[in-house]
Amino acid sequence: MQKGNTRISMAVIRRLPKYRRYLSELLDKDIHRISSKELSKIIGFTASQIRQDLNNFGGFGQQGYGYNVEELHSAIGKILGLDHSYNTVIVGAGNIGQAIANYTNFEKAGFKPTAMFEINPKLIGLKIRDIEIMDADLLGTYIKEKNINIGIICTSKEKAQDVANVMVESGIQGIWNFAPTDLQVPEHVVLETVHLSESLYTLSYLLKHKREEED
Amino acid sequence: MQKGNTRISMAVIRRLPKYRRYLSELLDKDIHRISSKELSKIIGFTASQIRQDLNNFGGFGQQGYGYNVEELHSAIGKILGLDHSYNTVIVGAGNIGQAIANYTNFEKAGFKPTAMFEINPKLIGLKIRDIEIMDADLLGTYIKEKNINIGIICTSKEKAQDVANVMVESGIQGIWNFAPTDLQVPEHVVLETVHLSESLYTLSYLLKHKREEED
DNA sequence: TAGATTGTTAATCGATTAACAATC
DNA sequence: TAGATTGTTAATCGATTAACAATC
Repeated sequence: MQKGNTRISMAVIRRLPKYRRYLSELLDKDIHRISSKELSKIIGFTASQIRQDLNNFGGFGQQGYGYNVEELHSAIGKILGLDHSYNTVIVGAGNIGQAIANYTNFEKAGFKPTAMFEINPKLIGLKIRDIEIMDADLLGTYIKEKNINIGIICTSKEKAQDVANVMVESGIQGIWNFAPTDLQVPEHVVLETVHLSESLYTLSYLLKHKREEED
Repeated sequence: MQKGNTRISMAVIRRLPKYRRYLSELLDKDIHRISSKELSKIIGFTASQIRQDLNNFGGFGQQGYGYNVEELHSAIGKILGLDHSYNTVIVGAGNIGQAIANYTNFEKAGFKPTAMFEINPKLIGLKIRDIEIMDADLLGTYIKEKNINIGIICTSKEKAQDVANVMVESGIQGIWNFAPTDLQVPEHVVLETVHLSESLYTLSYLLKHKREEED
């Protein structure tokens, strides 16, 4: 799909899910054809940027016509790797861990939590939906045996690096980290961290500097 | 604090919380002085970028010496608006809403959830920690009466815009949105959206394209 | 065919990095 | 003072936008 051996910039990659989401909405509205100009109006990127972005991955459009919504939606899904499913584990059955486990949208998108892991004995053995909470000591073995692709870290920042190490040693391919810390992982392991407090502090900054910005 | 009337770029603003976090860690380790070069090693930005970033807000360093960690930490806290507290409400007492309500770190940083709002009658009247779950119909009145600064939206994407509208009409200053949709708010209201699925899909992309990237 | 719109190259803009004089 | 390191200007790099020939 990707053209030649050009490196795609992270800026482009992070826009792809947004394209896909808006294309989904168009499909819901039974709109099957869209030009970069029209898409620009609803998504807020320039038409030029949209065409540049998409052309990193191939020529999905047709001159004089625009883009076929279904086709583009499915192509972006494939590019993002949403055309097949992944096995995941959630480590930490606290607030965020439970929220992720309960959030069925991720499962619908192909990210299936197969088990949760905890150190708190009161939680071990319980289930969240059909997902069992297991003893954290079993994490490594489980990842190896069940062919887990993605590890989701929902522990405190103090425990997160240890958990990541176990995951890496057990052959995990990617880590989705919610602990408020920057983890160290080898180059072959993909890491994506959600820094909730950084997001909140950014909001706080903008709140404080709003008036100045309006000057 | 901010120099003249230069506009600070979002790229810089989004790095500020990370500076603050690493400076906190240094304080925990009783390190009271740091040069941009040393900070560069632990935080992963270039020393040049660190000096550029900080100089947007003033000259916090001293030639030949470096930066005083306490001073810089507190200065960045002030810049981010973390030197005073905010009243918040959480709308939606589902998975994410409950997780946010239970996550005491935000409260410690000055973002105090004063109430939650729900449409599900089974949840109305319950408490999460000391935070009462109230009828969503009372949201607007509550925001006005209690001087709420920040509204946290944890509803479905279908309800999110309506909730945002009520918040805006009631004089909210900022919205922290967890619903997977892009909200429309007037210019004077600050909006920060956490797109969890976009983060997950980015991870998925990187997973899929890992091997190619290693070529 | 004429009109529309892409794909792609070139121009611009902005952010990052390098360099170095100022100065502690 | 000499050494270290900032603050800041200049150079580079990368991303976005504009322009337009290609073509459906």
